[in-house]
Amino acid sequence: MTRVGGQGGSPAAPRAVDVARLAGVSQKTVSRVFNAERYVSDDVRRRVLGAAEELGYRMNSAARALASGRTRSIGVVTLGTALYGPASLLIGIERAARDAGYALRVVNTLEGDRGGVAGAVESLLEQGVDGIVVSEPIDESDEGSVSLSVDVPVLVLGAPATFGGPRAVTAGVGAESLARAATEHLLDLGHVTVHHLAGPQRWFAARDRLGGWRAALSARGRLQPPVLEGDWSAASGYAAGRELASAGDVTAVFAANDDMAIGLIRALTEAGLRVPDDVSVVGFDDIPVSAYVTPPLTTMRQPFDAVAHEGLRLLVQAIEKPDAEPAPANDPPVELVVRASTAPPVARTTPARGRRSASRSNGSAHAPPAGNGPPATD
Amino acid sequence: MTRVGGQGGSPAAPRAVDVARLAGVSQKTVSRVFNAERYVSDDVRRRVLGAAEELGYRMNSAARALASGRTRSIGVVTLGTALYGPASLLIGIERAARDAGYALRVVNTLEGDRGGVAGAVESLLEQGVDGIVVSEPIDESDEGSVSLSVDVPVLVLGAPATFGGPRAVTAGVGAESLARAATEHLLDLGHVTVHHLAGPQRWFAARDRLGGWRAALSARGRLQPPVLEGDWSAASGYAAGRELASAGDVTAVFAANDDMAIGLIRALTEAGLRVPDDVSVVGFDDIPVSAYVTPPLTTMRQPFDAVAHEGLRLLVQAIEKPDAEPAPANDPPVELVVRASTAPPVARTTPARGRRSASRSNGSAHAPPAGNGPPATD
DNA sequence: CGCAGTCATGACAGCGCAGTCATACGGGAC
DNA sequence: GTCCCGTATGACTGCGCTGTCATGACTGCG
Repeated sequence: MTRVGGQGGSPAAPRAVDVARLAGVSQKTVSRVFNAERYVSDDVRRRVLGAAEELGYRMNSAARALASGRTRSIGVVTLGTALYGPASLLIGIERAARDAGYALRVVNTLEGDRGGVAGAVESLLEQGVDGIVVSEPIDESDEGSVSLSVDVPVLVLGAPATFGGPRAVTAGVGAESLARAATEHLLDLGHVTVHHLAGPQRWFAARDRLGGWRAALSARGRLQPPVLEGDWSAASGYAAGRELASAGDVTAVFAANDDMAIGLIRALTEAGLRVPDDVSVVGFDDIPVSAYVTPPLTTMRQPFDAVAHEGLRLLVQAIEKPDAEPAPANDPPVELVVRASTAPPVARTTPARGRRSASRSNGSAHAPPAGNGPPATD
Repeated sequence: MTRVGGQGGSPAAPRAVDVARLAGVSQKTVSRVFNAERYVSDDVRRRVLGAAEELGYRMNSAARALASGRTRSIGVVTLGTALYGPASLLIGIERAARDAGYALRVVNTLEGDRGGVAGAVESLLEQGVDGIVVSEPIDESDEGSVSLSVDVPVLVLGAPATFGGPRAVTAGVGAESLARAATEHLLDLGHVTVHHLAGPQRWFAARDRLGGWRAALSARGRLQPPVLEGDWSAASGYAAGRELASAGDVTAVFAANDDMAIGLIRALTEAGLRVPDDVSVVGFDDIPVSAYVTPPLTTMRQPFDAVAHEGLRLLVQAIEKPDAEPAPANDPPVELVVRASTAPPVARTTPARGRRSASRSNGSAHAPPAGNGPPATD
């Protein structure tokens, strides 16, 4: 384990002492410069930076972590899916973390991976992260809701803070109130009731949306049709759409995300039902294509980026000022984007041929000729 | 900096020596057990593991990294977008890395961030990763193509290996041949030529697709209509669609990704053109909703997961056996998914009213009428 | 029986930093 | 002039692990 000098392969990476020697200062002073500590004269700082540049010096973060007990990194537990929501959150988290001077370590938990979150958290702790973000966890436990208990600060996104242990923080708008607003939009249009195509109920986000839908209907004393459950995919939305189409009495559906809404609309369309003339559909998330599908989708936009930033602000505060009060989260703004997939219900006098609703904003909502061959399943 | 015993906050985390003491062995033996080294008796192993469990011992990976010179982690440079391709690759990379025993550190480069990749790589090197994955880099440099030069192994995904320096490896099917196959599918259907809606040309992936389209047309001596350039978004596809609709002589379009294809179809539909009767559209990626939009999209599926796994295999080999030959990549399979957005052209005798093409059934890879170009297994 | 080889374990040093403390210098306040 | 405090720097040490080497115990074989 001797440092090989110049010969053989690349020369050993320069260390702080090497920089110190070249700059004519002590190793400790180099450390001071690189940590932007106080009490370093401008002259010395310049010499050190110059020497570092000359040698191509890079700090060894493992050594720093060992000596300081902090890694300046944040671990993220996220689901191994390319779904728009989790992916957007991850991006927002990375950016916010970097802005705060933290590196990111990522562990995925695959759905169906029992004890996935706990295992992922364990592996992050082993890596010595200073804080942990649990993004959109799913509840795989049999014994009801689990709760992590770790010593580092935890931020939970898309689930109750208690999921992350007693001292965890959370951020984001309650999905429940958003779901409620989406449902109310349909009721306000005059629909007698609203069907719900729910997400997988092991997801907290899916439960919240279901709850919001229930709340909206209850509040107006409307009856709650049976709930369909999908898996967030357009394919599952399509399957649900076929069921709903055969049910026959459906005029409005609130889908728990846009992908399912798109599959749903496809199935309805194939069954000869027109959206929104016969059935109104509201999605959730406002994924980028939602404005361009046929018909353009009315949906609840989620402020993923704002949520990630707000959450990270809280997490970093918990890391750096453990004693300060956990400043209450500023709820980011949310927005129901009304496009062309929702309209007032049409009296079903004529079997399947309602009056066209007044043309709505941008989308000349052409109903495509029904009966295009069903798409490949999955 | 004394270790505080039990009182005040949580007790200090147990170290290997603590475990060793409890198990009645030396600290080095604990290290051996946790590294699964040879020459540890079963009895000792059990005692050590028991003691570790009892104390809740977790290895300190910073110390391990410092002592061993390896972090057992891989850094990923990826673009800060929720696009399906990059997101899917990231997931595949994480999974493959974990399977190989590596943790993942992620740095995003925002588009428009000059020198973004180089800066991101620098920050990863500082974190001491054992290898680096550069996923779908974009070329922000003014001076032509850049090339990293780092000491750790590099895997480049979605760009020429040379982008990652002289010894970098790469994996994945050449996007060029895929794009060529997509274009040929349209030509085989009988279209005289094919328009191209390209991705942003700073992306290598976008350039490759453009190149493949060019190659397909050149090979058959067809004229190359002017290229439209989008930014991968459905919105940009929509804008391009409006232009194409007004051009009037378009019968087939190859869009560089599915989102743009969806926006494109929307614009064409609004302009009164029918897809595929008047205009055929092929996308690229096969994002999950593509099968459920109207019409279901013919598209080139990309085997993201296979590419990530194959790439990581190569990277891990380069890390662990630097001398072994960089085994040539096994090109993963690719697949043109024919759905309902493509059809033979219809003679434009009557202004805008073609005969409906024979109904195409459910769409999984049907051999389309004319000599179907083989799905380019590169 | 003796010796080499394999297996099992421990002692010790050092990875490259940051923390702590000591030191030295300089400029007011008195 | 002296004291004190703010500034600037260095010496030394230790973070918790792994690498190397030394040391026994045990095996098998001539």
